[in-house]
Amino acid sequence: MDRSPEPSRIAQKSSSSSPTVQESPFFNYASNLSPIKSSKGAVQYAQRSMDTTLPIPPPVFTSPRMDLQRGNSLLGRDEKFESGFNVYKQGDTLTNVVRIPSFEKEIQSDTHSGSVDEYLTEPMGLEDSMNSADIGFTATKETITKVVSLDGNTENQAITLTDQAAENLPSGSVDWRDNKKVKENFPEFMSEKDESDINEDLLSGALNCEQHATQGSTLHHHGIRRHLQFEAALAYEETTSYNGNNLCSLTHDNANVRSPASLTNLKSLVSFQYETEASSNQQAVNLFQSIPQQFSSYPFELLTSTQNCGNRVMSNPKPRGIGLHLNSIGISDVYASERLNNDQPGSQAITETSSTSHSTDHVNPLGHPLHLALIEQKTTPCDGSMYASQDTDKVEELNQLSPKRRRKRSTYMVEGCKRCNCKRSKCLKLYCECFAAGVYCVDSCACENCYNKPEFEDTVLDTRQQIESRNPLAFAPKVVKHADSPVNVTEEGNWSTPTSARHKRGCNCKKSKCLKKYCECYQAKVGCSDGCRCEGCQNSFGIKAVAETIYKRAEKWDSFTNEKMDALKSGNADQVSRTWEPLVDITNITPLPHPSSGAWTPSSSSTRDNSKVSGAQLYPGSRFQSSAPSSFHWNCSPDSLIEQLCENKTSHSLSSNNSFYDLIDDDTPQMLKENSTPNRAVKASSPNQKRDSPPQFPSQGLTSDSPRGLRGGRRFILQSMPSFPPLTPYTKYKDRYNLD
DNA sequence: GAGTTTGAAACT
DNA sequence: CAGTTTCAAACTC
Repeated sequence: MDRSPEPSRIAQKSSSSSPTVQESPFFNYASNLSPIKSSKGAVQYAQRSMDTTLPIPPPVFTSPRMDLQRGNSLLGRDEKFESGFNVYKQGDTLTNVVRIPSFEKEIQSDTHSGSVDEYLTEPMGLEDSMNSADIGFTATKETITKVVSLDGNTENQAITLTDQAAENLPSGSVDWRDNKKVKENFPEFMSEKDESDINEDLLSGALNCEQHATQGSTLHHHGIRRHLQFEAALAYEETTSYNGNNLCSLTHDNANVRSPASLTNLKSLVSFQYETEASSNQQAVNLFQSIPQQFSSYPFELLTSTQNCGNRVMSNPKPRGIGLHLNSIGISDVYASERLNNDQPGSQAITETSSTSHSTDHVNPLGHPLHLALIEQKTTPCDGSMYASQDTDKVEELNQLSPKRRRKRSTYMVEGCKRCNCKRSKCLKLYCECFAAGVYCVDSCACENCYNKPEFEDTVLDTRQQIESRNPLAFAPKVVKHADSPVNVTEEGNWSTPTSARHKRGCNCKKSKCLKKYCECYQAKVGCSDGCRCEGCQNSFGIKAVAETIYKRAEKWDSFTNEKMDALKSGNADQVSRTWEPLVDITNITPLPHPSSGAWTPSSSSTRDNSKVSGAQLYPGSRFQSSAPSSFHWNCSPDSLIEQLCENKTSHSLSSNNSFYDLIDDDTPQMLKENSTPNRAVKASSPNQKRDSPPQFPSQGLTSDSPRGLRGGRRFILQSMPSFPPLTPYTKYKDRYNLD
């Protein structure tokens, strides 16, 4: 039985060539793709409007493409907004639109020439197509207003901003070609600086605008300013005459600006430039290189995708919280490796890839404001192949090669990219990798009865919409980069690891133990997390297995302690000791870090499910991994421990240090008073709940009166840390992440 | 390359 | 939301 909608029927529903605005309840990134034919015949899903409605949404830059027709054609302002798409097609002309954070603006970048300076002084530079030499700011205002009017939820707010901004606008239009006039009308923007400084202003302003975004009365002013800046920047990007040195220097000049969003913007600008100029302008590459260095504190990702095989391209602007696309993980690793292994991070890769790049797709700020994903779409002829970046094995292998050989292998990778093999889904379901990835199938696909082709554009779009209606994130990247996970924010600062990525929904593996590519987590080379429902997880990239180990050990330990307590109460301690002799080692190993709280929770029913613990916490290299009390390392025997707990709290012979009793005294006194079982005492210090804030390492005194056991758990953890038991799962990650 | 296994997607 | 079916990729032989 074929449950799929009949494509032809779907097509009829959307026969209109003018797509309507699609309101999506969530971020629509990959899902907002609509196929577009470029002037060069390339087919790809163009980016639709992103209906992000947050006050300061992550900046989304859409689809600066190499195949943009360079010309003077420009959609009329009104035409532009007849569509809900960010990338519009008008005949064969593509128009890029960039949505600017905070103002939900869409900026139409057109294909025209001229440097930034030219853009400023000749802002439109499009007289030919606009039939107006004096559009200037008035046109910009219109743009803002109109765009805002399409912005759904943010309409009111945005309109307010726009109106406020408009109040600050000089009446009448300004001829941007007239520097003097512009300076008069926009003294702050133009300042008194030389024209040569305009570029600098552009970027510095862009960097700072985010800081101003919340400054009340000045907000609208800077908003307009930023709008202009980005508009200029986009034009800048589209130009062919560009001063790479200048921009590069700007990057350095503004290196101290740490506004993430601004940074994203900046990188976006840079990448825009790179994407358009990379093959011919090494300066752009250099510029790229400079950014990770300058902003090394931010987890940039360079997502180099080779999907663009055979004229099919897809890229996903990623919403907040959404990071790596599954298809891009591998390349991201490449970049990460480059950064780690090369003093000139990314330079080689960028240089090389740029040498073969004819077109690139757009920059994707990874949902998190600190993130920026730069997706490079290779267009090395590949007969429509795609997903080369998905083959992370090859990517890693490639990364091991010398630059020269790597280039060669890169081509091989592209040539080896996959195709779908759908038989019954018509390539219109997520079963189809092509469809799921937002790309059209190609001739080399082995699919049958395929409708995922440009000629069925409407069908594809409608099907996508249907799927989105069921699951707004259906086309979202499957792998999420947790930029703010403890892995990346450790005070030690050295645990940042690409494995902080996690599968969006988590896997549900039953038999594969997450050790085969059946497992999406494993396939994406990310660890399993609390979102996974897998059973018997042994994912080598994640450590849910550790959670299970924790549970088993905790259960063991719990049984032991309970029995021991009973024995103590009944005076049969010796018997119990003999019974549990095989478990004696448990006092040394005992629980691996409890994933959820920094302390372990033995065997309570609530922990029965503790395999579903926070991935970040369980995560190799995560702070919890190291800070968790997996190293209780009690040097005393279970007997002495329990006896101490039960009989003499003041005896501090528990271990070489007094941490455990410090913990008990300070943090879980009530628990111990009420119930002397060590089991519960531990529980008290280990609320089984996710921690949503970085752990506070115990620099404070030992006399905290905080009722929260968690704090005590942490303290105890810290003091116990050096004595980590040689448990296999942990050791594995310890070695990997140099945990000590 | 055919058949099997697996788990996500789709459906009920 | 849980259970079932469908599907195509991954895997095995």
